[in-house]
Amino acid sequence: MAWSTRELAELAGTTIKAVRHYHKLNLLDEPERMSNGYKQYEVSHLIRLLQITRLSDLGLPLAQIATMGHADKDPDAALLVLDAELEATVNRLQRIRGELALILKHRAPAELPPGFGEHARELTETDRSLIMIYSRVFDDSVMQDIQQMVADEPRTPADDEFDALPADADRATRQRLSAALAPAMARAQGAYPSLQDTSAHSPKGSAYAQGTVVEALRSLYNKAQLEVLYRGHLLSTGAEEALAALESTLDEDEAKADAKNKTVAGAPTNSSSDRITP
Amino acid sequence: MAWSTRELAELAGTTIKAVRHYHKLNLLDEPERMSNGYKQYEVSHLIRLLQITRLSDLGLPLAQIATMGHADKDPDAALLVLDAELEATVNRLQRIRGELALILKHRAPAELPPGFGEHARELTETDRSLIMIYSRVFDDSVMQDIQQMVADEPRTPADDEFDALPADADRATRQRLSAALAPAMARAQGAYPSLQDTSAHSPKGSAYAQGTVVEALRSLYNKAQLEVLYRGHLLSTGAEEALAALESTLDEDEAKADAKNKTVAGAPTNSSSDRITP
DNA sequence: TTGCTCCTCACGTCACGTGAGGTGGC
DNA sequence: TTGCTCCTCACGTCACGTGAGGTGGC
Repeated sequence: MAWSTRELAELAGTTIKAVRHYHKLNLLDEPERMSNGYKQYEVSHLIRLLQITRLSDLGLPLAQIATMGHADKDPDAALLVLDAELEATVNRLQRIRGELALILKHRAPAELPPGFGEHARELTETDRSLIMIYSRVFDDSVMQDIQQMVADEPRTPADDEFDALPADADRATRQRLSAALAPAMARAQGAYPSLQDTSAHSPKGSAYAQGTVVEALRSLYNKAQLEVLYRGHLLSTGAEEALAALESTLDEDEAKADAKNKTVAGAPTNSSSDRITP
Repeated sequence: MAWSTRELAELAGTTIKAVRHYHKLNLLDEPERMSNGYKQYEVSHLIRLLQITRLSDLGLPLAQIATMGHADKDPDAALLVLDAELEATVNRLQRIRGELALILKHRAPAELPPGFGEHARELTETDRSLIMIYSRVFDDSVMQDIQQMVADEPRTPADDEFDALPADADRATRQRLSAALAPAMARAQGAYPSLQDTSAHSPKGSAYAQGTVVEALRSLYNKAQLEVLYRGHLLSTGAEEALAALESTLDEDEAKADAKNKTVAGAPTNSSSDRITP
């Protein structure tokens, strides 16, 4: 009584294809064949196959099993390495499960960095995009402050107006809105210390972080919004001279526009977004 | 300021090859190119890439990320499935780690089923092979009894003699050795109830299990050892008639051998190994 | 003839990694 | 000319799975 490939595979709790795969890798000797070419497995093949499947089930790569060979003298080294890898994997998966639990609990968008779950639904898509980018250029203390800020600061009607602000909003609207936003921006600067000096919290370099953030803001906000952010920043930091310079630049621009029907808005060099503000 | 492929990849914490891979799968749009063909990535690409890497880091397959698309409306279903998979994986890996801990603690051969660690080093290679095969045809209660037996029953000089018994051991030796082994075999039959009726503990069928075990024994032991096992079985169960039949068969064989110089040993139909005895 | 089991290639899966071979600006 | 960065194929990895196409005994 010898076994067919299927019988052997079922006895060992594996598949025909796996058995053939082990033959191809020379892990398992090929048995004698019957006259029609069918393989006839013996007990020795079963024992070897059980060794292979057991070690493979433990997570050893087949290449390792091959080098260990039948001589099972000192598996300790390989098994210690394996155990360390398993430990790392388990830790990673459990961290991920923790993040998933928060995401599912708060029905938050999955792409946000961990920890934003609780208030993520109040954020706009733009907010979330900015947060994703911040998380790549700022360190953890900044991200924690932003998280706190999102949790602490309620959305105001001014925030809604800012988000909906059209690119051609008139100057009076831009002035009014920035004045409405400035107090909250000033408060935030005081309340979240890491946001005051983000250059100290930019692991890949301050200029790199600033450049990236500026790119992001310019891409995510329109001209009017960028001006409002800039104005808000100047108002909240009491930079009256810069504010005056802005106004006179705009005066000039409007004069030119009257003549040529053309609009220009200078981009702020060190801008800040509205609620999310490093 | 647009980003090169390398810059984009580093900003997102991934590799150039991964970015190109996402292009090939249409997960990530290709950006404009410079005159020399170099790609120029914008903020929109960075945001999308961060979405992809984040979801991929959570363990979502890229195909899923593709179908979810940018519309991140209800990720719950996919994430719940993912979480369940992660839970199963973590459980499996932790079970494996538990087994590895036992194996490493007792410096036991890794291929044995879990639980044999403590006394595995006292087992011969043949014992281990048999245990591996038993674990495939008998249920857990049998394996636990075998485990107990290995732990409880100390090795005797008779066991050593049995293991070393040559195929042409003379009849007197076979008789003496089986008599020496029989008491322990009888005791084991009483002490480990599941071993008395293995047919009730053969999930894949009693005949299948018996056939497999007989094959294994015939392959792992020589003729003299098989006869000793058979004798021990008959002695320990008090089957005196069968014993007498065996002796007379052997008388005949020896008479023929005297005439033709030829030896035959009948294979026991319901044999038992020495210490490991279902 | 049909159904079933066995066989041997060859190619596919998954998320990229590894070269090979070529270009463009300093 | 050398070194560096970018580009596009094509093939490799890992442990098999999925057919495709053919055989042999009932």
